[in-house]
Amino acid sequence: MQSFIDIQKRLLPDLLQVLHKRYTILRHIGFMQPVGRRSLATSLGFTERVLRSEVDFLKEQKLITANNIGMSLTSEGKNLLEDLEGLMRELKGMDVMELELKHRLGIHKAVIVPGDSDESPLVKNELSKACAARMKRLLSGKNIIAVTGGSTMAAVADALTPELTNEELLFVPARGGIGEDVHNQANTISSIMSKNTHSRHRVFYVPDQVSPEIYASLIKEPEIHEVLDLIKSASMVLHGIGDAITMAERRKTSPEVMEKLENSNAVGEAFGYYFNEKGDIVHKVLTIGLQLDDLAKIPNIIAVAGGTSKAKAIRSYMKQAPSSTILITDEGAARKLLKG
Amino acid sequence: MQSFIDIQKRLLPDLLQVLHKRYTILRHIGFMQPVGRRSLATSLGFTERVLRSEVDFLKEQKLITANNIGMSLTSEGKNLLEDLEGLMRELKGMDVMELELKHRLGIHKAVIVPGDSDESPLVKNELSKACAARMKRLLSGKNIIAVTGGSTMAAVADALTPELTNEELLFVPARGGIGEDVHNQANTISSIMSKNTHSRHRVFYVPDQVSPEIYASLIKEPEIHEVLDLIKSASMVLHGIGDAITMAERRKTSPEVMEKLENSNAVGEAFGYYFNEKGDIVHKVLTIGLQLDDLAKIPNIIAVAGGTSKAKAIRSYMKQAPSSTILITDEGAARKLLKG
DNA sequence: TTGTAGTGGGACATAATTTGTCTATGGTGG
DNA sequence: CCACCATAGACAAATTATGTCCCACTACAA
Repeated sequence: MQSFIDIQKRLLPDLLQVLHKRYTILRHIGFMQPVGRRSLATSLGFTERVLRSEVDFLKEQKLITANNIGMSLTSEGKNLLEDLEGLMRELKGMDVMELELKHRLGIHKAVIVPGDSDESPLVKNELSKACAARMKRLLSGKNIIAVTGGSTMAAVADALTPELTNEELLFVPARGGIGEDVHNQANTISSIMSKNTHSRHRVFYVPDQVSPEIYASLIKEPEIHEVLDLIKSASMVLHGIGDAITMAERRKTSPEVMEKLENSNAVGEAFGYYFNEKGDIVHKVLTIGLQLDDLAKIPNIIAVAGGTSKAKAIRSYMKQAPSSTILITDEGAARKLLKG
Repeated sequence: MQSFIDIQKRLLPDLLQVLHKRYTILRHIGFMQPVGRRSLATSLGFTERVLRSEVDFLKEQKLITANNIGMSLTSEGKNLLEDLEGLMRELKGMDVMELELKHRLGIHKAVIVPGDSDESPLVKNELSKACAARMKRLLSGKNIIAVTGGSTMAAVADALTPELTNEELLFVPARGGIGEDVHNQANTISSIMSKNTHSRHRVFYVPDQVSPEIYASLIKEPEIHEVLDLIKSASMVLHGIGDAITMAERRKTSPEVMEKLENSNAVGEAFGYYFNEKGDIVHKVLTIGLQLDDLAKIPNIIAVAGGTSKAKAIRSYMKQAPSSTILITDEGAARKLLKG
């Protein structure tokens, strides 16, 4: 079933939208019948004429009839509506949620995989696979891909395959190592990604939490400068989103900063930036590499984060995320996000 | 599953049309790749611009790529096409049509390929491929395969591959040359088949339309006799079905016979036999080789014929065809056959 | 080597369709 | 009877699809 839909979606990307639109109309007619076009239009938020085109179509299909007093379902339309009800419940699961999420978060696209990373670690693999699939669709020709750290990104690295190898890829860490376990560091991850796709990568190790003076001198190093240029000219950024407190704890964060984060109600973290519920930056780890402002110039941004527990973090980061962002998440996070 | 398709048919008939269009384009590209827009347009009967819009779309979806030398499927497009194959069969109810056809014609099996040979010459290739695939399934060990002439059989010959070569095959013309263009003669075709499968063949050239006296003397020739024995012991027969009048015209048929065929309402032709709508033999070309009665003893009989225009001919021949016959046809012919 | 026939992509005027908006007309219910 | 809400019709504006060129490029054959 799902496969059928997936197949069709490739050739008819707006299939579900149209289906949903017509379903909504049909359902509302069933609900309000007999009903006039105008009141139906306002009730659905369509303009009259758009609704009318659809209504004319439904009339042609003999799913509804229209007379002086309004439009009603035919018996055939009624049957179809009942069938649709079941179908929609299945579909609504993911696809409509994706659309809804996309609109609510104001981003380019949302991809939802079934399950909840909090409950089953297998779901993280699904997330990774979805991310890899999306990358494959977006990449063509030469690409510089900046990646961040985190366990989610580590999973993504494992999911990449040499299928992408016919494109010319270069992986770079998006920012200097922001103190995590070595397995989850950006350097490690970009290296694994390059290995799994049979492509190249650059390492970029600079101590995090540098003082402004050291920062200034480091940035003059030619090698570092070169990698920095690569990062800023990246065509794709891959990043995770973390829960602020969890991330801060995982890093060797000083008590003062910890307190600062708590006082400012930080909930989300990405790229070493911490955000409160409104999406304001409340703290940033000073390190070399991609800065939040640089994101705007990067055409493809993929954020990967799942699990009910991460919903708040995702929402906070997305408050100010670039509108070109593609979010890859799971059902658990999505439901929580849509509930709020 | 079926319910989903049914729902779509009622609620999204317009989209399904688009789906079909894109599927056709994808399929043709797969077949003709690398192919240019213009030749593809003429081959599909679309105007260039319409095709172009669709092609642009497919390119955006990364299902095809275009370079200087033409358009080709990406690996992703290839995968999708394979998946679509199954989807379209269900959508068009092709499997159901196959069963229905089998029952109506009273034969062992019907195989339907999408498209209409009358409209696109590429469909003939599909027919051929289907025939080759079916042969592959039926053959094992030593086999003598008797083949007839005709353009369809010529296409089948082209579709054969050395995959079959691990079986021991011997191709023989089913009947003495029944005066056609040399490219479409049974001798030529069996020779090409043997070449393409890396196996052996026997030639069997005897003048057609022989007089009874010559017939009697020819049949005593040891070489001819030997081939005749081979033919009668064939384990498989491959034959086409022709439109009676078209076939008669293509052969150097005398005016008297022409008149006879017209008066007796001949519509179908196979093996040099002409049939009316009821399936009665109304004329036969007197030539040496397989006779209609011999068919009953042959275990595998594959009839290949497609195109709306051939539906009547197919029906007429099938009225008396052996029940072990497997018909390989196309959507165009199948729909016409089922309509009547 | 040149010529030719094929390729994709750009451009653009025109046709077709969609869309927003308004009007005419006619039942319905109080 | 009258106000109200209904559909259908109409139509210009906006948008999109379409037909038809042209151009630069390349593979390939002569």
